[in-house]
Amino acid sequence: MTYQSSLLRLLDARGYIHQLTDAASLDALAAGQIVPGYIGFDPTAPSLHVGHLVSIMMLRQLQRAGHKPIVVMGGGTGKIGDPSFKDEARKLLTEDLIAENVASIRRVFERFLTFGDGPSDAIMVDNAEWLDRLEYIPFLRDIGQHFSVNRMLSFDSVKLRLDREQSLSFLEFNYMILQAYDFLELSRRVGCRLQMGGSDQWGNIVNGVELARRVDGTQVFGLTTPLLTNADGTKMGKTVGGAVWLNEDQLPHFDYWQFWRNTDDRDVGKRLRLFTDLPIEEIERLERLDGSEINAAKIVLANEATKLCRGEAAARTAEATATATFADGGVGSDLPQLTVPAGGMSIIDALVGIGFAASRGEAKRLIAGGGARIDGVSIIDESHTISGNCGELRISSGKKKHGVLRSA
RNA sequence: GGACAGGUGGCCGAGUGGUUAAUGGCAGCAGACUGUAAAUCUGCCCGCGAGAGCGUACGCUGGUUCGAAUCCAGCCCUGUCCA
Repeated sequence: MTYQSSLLRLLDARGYIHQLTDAASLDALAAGQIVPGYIGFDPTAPSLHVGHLVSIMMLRQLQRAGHKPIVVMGGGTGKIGDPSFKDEARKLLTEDLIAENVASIRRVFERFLTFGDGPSDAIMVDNAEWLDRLEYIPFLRDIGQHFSVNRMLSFDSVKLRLDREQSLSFLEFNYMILQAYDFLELSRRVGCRLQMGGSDQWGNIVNGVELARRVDGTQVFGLTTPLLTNADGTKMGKTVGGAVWLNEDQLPHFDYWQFWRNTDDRDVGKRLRLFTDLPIEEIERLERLDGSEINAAKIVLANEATKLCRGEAAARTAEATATATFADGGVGSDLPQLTVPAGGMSIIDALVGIGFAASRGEAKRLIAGGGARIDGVSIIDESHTISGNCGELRISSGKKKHGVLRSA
C-alpha cells in the first residue's frame, strides 16, 4: 500500500513494518499531526543489545519524520518479567538491580535520539512511576474487567507456553495487562498514540490498543517490526564471545564494529536500511555490489552503525584497527593488550590473560587445535613462552581475534 | 489435599547399579577452503594438572551397596487429571 505520511513511507521503505493496526487511520493521523509513539524496554540486563536496536532505530526514524519518540523504561514491568514466547520464567530481578539496569541502559538512547522539551523532542519515562502505585482492587475493577481470560489464553505468547505444559505463573500472566495499561496511561499523560515493538509484542500491543478504546474511547495504534533473523535463519545478535551489547562498557567499540563488518552477504541491504541513516538510493547501490566487492558495503555498514551507537571517533578508530590488523597483518590501537612481565610468561597464561581463553584448559585446546598464533605463526607447543623483552607481538586466537603483547 | 508423570552438562534430549565426565542434536571454539561472507568437511567442547591422575557434576538431604545419575526414604520444584 502507498502511504501519504512521510512517517509510514519512511518506515515502509526501510523495512520496519511487519504488522500494523489500522494502517489507513494511522497514515492519516501521521500526515496531519505530530504522533507521539513509544516503545518499552525492560531493564533485564545492564545494557540493551542489537536485538533491541531495530526498536531504537524505529524511534529514531519516528523523530526524523518529525514525530515524538517516547522511551519507556520498564522499571515496573521489569519486576514482573514478560513471558511472551519464553520457555520459562526468568529469575525475578531485585529492585536494586532493576534500578541499576535502568540507569545503565538509559544512556544509550541519547546517542540515537534528541531529548528535550520541544514538540518532537524525545522523552523518557519509567513505568514504575504509575505501576508501583497501583492498588489491587481498584485496578481489578477499572482495568481487569476489560480482559477476558479466555482471550488472554489464546494469545500465542502465552499459548505456546501452556501447550508445552510449562508453568506460567499468575505474576507473568499479568504482564500483558500491565503493558496494556502502560499504553492507556501514556495516552492520558502525554497523548501517546502509537506503540511499537518487536513482532513478539503484537499480542501485548493489541491489548493496549483495545484497552484504550474500551476505557477512554481513544484510538491508538500498534506497529511491530519483523523478527530480525540472519539469512541463515538464526537469531541476530551474537558475535564472537556473546551478545552484541550497545553499551561500550559491555562490548568494546572494535568488537561492535566487527559484528557489523562480519554481516552475511545476504543481510547487508536489510541491515543498511534498518541500522543506518544512509539514503535508500545509496543503499541500493551498495547492496548491488557483487562477490568480494560486497565487503566495501560491509565496511560502510560497520562505520555507519558504529557511528550511531558509539560515535564518529569510535567508528574511525575501529576501522583503522581493522585495516591495520586484517589488511596489513599488523596491530591496531583498538586491540586488547597485555603486558608481558619481565620474567616472561607462558603462551597459555598469555591467552588466558588477554581473554582469548576462559581457562587454562581452553587455552591448551586452542593450541592443540592450531588456533593460537604469535605474529601469525601457529604455536603448536603449549610450553612455548613469551620472553620478557619481546617488544610488541601480535597474539591471535583464530583468524579473527587478535591482541597485542607488549613487554614491560 | 489425592492419583499419575517428570526434574540430566549453555539449551534440547538419551541413559535406569559398574569400561558413564555421562549417546545424540543445537549453540559455541578451532582447522581446511574463502572475500574478516555463506555453504561444506574435520577436530575440540566441566575445572586443575606436563602426565599418571585428582576434584567437581545428573533437583535437595540422607540411606543401601565394594560401587549409584541409575535402588530406598524424606523434602523441594514442574506438569496433567481429580478434589
